[in-house]
Amino acid sequence: MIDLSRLNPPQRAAVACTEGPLLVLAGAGSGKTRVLTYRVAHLMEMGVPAWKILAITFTNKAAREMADRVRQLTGEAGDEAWISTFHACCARILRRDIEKLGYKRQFAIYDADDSMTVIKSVLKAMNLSDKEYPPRAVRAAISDAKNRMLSPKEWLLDAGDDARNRKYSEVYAEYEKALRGNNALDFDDLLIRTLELLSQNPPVLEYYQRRFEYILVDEYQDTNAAQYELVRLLAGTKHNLCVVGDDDQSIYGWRGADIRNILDFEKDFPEAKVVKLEQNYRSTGNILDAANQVIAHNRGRKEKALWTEAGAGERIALYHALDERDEAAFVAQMARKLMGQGERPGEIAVLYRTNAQSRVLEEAFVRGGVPYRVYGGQKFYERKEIKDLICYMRALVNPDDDVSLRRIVNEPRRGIGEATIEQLASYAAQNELPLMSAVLDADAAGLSSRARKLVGEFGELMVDLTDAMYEQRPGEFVRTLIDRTGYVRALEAARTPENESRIENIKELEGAVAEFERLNPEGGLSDFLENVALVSDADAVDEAGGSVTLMTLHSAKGLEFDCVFLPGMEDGVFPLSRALYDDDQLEEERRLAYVGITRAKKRLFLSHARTRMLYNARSANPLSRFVGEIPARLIADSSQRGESRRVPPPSHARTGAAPRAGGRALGIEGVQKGYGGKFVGSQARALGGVALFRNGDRVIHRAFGRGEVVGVEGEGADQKVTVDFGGRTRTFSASIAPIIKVET
DNA sequence: GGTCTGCAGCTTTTT
DNA sequence: GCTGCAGACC
Repeated sequence: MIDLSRLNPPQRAAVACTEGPLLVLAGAGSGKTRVLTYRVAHLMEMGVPAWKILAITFTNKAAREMADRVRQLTGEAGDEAWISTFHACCARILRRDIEKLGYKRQFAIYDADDSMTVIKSVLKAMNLSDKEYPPRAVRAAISDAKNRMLSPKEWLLDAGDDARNRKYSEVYAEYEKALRGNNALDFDDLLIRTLELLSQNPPVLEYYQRRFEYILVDEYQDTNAAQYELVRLLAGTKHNLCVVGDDDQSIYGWRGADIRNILDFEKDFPEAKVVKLEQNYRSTGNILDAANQVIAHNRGRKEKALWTEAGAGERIALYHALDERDEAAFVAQMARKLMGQGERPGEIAVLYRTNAQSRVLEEAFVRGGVPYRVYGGQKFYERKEIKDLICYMRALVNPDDDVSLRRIVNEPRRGIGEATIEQLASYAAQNELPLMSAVLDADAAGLSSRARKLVGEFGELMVDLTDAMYEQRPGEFVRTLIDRTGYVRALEAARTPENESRIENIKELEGAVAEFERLNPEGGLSDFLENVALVSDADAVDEAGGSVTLMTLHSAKGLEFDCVFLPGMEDGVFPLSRALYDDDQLEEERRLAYVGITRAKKRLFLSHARTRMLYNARSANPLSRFVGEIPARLIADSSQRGESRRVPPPSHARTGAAPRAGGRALGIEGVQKGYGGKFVGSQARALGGVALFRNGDRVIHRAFGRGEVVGVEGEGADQKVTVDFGGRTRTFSASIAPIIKVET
C-alpha cells in the first residue's frame, strides 16, 4: 500500500487525478519525480496493469531513476511499465513494425557523427564545397526541419525559395535517400518515422492507443513539435495524459523544443486540470531566493511563487579567479575541503556551460587528488577503436549499411585503399546493390588481381563473422570479432602508449558487452547496438557516489547535489557570447542559469576568471550578468572586504603550467585556509607545482585501473611518475595523465 | 596504390 | 588542444 500521506496536498492531487488530461507545473525541487513515481504506483494499486502505463522522460538517466523508484514502491510488478526516453520508446515501436515503412527490421541508428559522414558524402556527390555549405550547418538545418516535421519540399516553402535554400532542400532530400539506402535512421528519424508509422497504419496506432491507457510525460517544456504530435497521437481520445514540466526550465529551444507546448496545454486540452507544485524541498532559502530573482528577469513566463520552509542557509559564495586555471584550482581545492568536512563526493557537482570547460577542471582535480567523474557526450563509444568495432557489428547486422562498411573495410589496414573502394562503390551503384554485395562479388567488379585477392579475403572474413554472429551470444561474438579481424593484434604491433590505451578501451567494450548480456539474457547483437546508440556513457550513474560530478548544465537537469559549483560565470561564457544580443537566446541562457542554481541543496559556489583561454585566444570577460541579477545580500563576495592575497607563482612554475593561487576568495570562509588545513600536504604542493606523487602512493588510472607509484622523476608540471599496475609498469606525465591518488 | 606527417580550423548545449 | 585533410614519401 503506497502512503499518499507522504505527499503535500498539491502533490497528492496530482497523483490522485488519474483520468483525463493533467498539467503539473512543477517548480524546481518541488517533488516532481516523487509525483510521477507515486502516480505510477497509485495507478497500479487501482488495478491498472503496469504494461498499460507509458512514462516518457528526456534522458536515460531520468528514465532509470524513475524506474528504480517505481520498483521501490511497487516491487517487480512495476518493471512491466514502459519507462523510457522518447527515442528509446520510438526505437522499440519501430523495431516491431518498421517493415511497414519499407525499412528492414535490422535498421541501424546513426549518431551525429554518422549523419555528418552521410552529409559530407552527399555534398561531395552534389559537387558542393563544404566552405559554402558547411556540413555542420547543413546537418543542423536538416535536423531542425525534421524536428518541425517538414519534408524537404515543405521546408523549402517555409524557409523561402531562393537558390541557396533550394540547394539545402536538395541536400536534405539526398540525405534522406542515402539514409534509406543504408537502411538507417538518424536520431530525428526515430521520432519522425514513428509518427509516420502510427499515422499511416491505423491498426498499429490503435494497438498502442489501447495499450497505453495512461501516459506520463516528464520535462514537457522540452518537447518539440514531433514529440508533441507523438504524445497527442498516443493519448488518443481518452486523454489520460499527465504532463509535468516547468517553463522556467526550458533549455532545449535550440533542439526545436517549443515552450508553447507547455504554455498552451490548457488550450490543446480544454478539459485539462492544472496543479501547481510550488513548495521547494531541495534548496536553502538563499539559494532559492537567488534562483527566483534571476529568473524573474525573463518575460512571458507562467507566474510561480516558489517557497521553502528551509532556513536561509549559507550565502552564495563568489570567487574571483585570475584565470581559468586559478578558477579550476579553487573548485578542486574547495571540493576537497568540503569532502574533508564530511561531504560525500557524490553530493558535489561542478556544472559548466560548455564541455570545453571540463579539461582545465579535470587537470585541477587530478592534481589535487580529488576523485571526479566527467559525464558528457558519448565519449566512450565515439573513440575510434570502439566506433570501428561497433561499425563491424553494424555492417554485419545490417548489410545495407555502407557507411559502417566503408569505415572498417580497411581497418585494420589490409591494403584496400580509397581507389579500390571507389571501384567497388561504383560497381555497387550501377547494379543498385549495397557495397557489401560488391565486396562479396569482387571478381565481377573489375578490380586488379591484387585488389581482387585482398577484397576477396575481406569478404570471406565478413562471411565467417556473419556465421559467428548467428551462432554465438554477443559476449563470445565480440571476442571472435576482435580475434578474427586482428584488430588488437594490429594495435599490439606498435606498442605505443596510445595503442595500449586503445587496447584497454577494447577490453572495456568487451566488458560492456558481457554486462549487457548479463542484464539482457534474451538480447542479441542488434539489441546491444541499439543500446549503444541510445544510451550514452553519461547515463552510467556512479552508484558508489565516490566521486565529484563534472557535467554540463544541460545534463544536470533533473539532478540535485548538496554542493554545486558554477564556474565560468562570465558574459561570453555563460551566457554565451552569441546569446548576448538575442533576447530569446539570452532568456534561454537565463533559464539554464536557473536550472544550475536550483541544482544546489545547501551550498552554491559561483566563480569567474578575469582572463581565460577561449577559442584559442586569451580573453577578458566581464562578470556574468546573471550574477548581477542576484541581490548582493545573498552573496558572500570577496571584493567587498579585505584585499586580495596574491601568492607569487613559484619560480619553477614560470611556464604557467601549474595553477597559481592568488585569485581573491575573501568572504568565502576558509578558502585560503583550505589550501592548508587538513590537506596541507598535497594541496599546497599541488598549487606550488611541487611533487604531487611519491613512491608508494596508490593511484587509479582512468584506463589502466589501480596501481602503485614506483618511481618519480622531476617536479611540478614536468613530473613523470612510473606506476605499477599489477606487474605492468607505465610512465606518465603527472600533469596530464588521468591518474588519481586514492589514499593520501 | 597505400601510408605517413604536418598544418589548418574549429568548439553550445543532447537524444 | 584535437581532428580532418592535403601533400609528400614509400
